[in-house]
Amino acid sequence: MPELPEVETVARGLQRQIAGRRILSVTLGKTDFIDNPETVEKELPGRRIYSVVRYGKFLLLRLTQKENGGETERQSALLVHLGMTGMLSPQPVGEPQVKHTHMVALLDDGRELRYIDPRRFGRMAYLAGERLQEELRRFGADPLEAGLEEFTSRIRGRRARIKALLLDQQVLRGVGNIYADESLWKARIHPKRLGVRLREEQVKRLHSALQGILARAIELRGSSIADFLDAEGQPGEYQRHHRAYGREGKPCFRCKTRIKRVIVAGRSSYFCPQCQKAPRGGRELRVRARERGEGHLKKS
DNA sequence: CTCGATCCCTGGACGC
DNA sequence: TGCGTCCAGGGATCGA
Repeated sequence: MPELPEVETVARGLQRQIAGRRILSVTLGKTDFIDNPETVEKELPGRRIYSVVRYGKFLLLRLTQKENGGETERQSALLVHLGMTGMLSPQPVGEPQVKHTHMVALLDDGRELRYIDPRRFGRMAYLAGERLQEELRRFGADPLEAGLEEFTSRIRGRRARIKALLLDQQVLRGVGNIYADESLWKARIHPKRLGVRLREEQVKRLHSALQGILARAIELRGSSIADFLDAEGQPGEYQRHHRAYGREGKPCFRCKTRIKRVIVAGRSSYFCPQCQKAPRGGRELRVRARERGEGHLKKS
């Protein structure tokens, strides 16, 4: 489950390994996860990958213009979302192709950049110019760059549950299930608490917990819980530091209470019922009041 | 605006 | 051993 730290790890590896290489040709396998397969096949060959960066959970392979002179400046990039099981790495041409290899780009140094993704939950798209800018604008702030003030306004202005907000890529780009649960555990906030109801102190704790955890996870090259491997084929180490995620029934590292698992925002959410107190009242009280005929909420 | 449900997809875990 | 079933999960979409 590549999230921000895993994608950052892959981006750094690819930057080291393939930045500067020219793409000579592209071969696609299954294309149902690619926005515009014909465009990918047509536009990539001839371009140089001048840098690889992370944008939320996307890898951005920034591409040079084709060398046919004098055209307008158009930023272009291949966007790659690894979904659950995506892997992008350069390999020697002779290396046998594993099952579920869906894109092979021949590079000018004799290697091939290969995209492997058994479940095809990922996404790939070639975008340029305004279309690219438009796409990037859809996403929220980078959690590592957002200051406390911006973080606060993005969280406290919303009535959704904090877990849903953390997972919402239009609020913050790059946070997924693991790091949402880990930061809520560290900040001692229940995943069902509403954003608007977080106290200033809690938002501050969450902001700091999230940034600290993401930074540390990047240092440890991400979490390899299923089969995540970086661009060099190496697993990460951060899974050894998980305090909540995947620890149902195991003792909380702070208070020994057993970690619980509930579904919030459609996702498994692991938390300590002792350290992360459930919100009292709120939504539930309002529903009960309405059932008793005390509701006088205006419609829309 | 926010919610839950549903779909996409495959492999791994589990039960028999 | 082999088969069926369930589940994981990010994101899009739809109806409530």
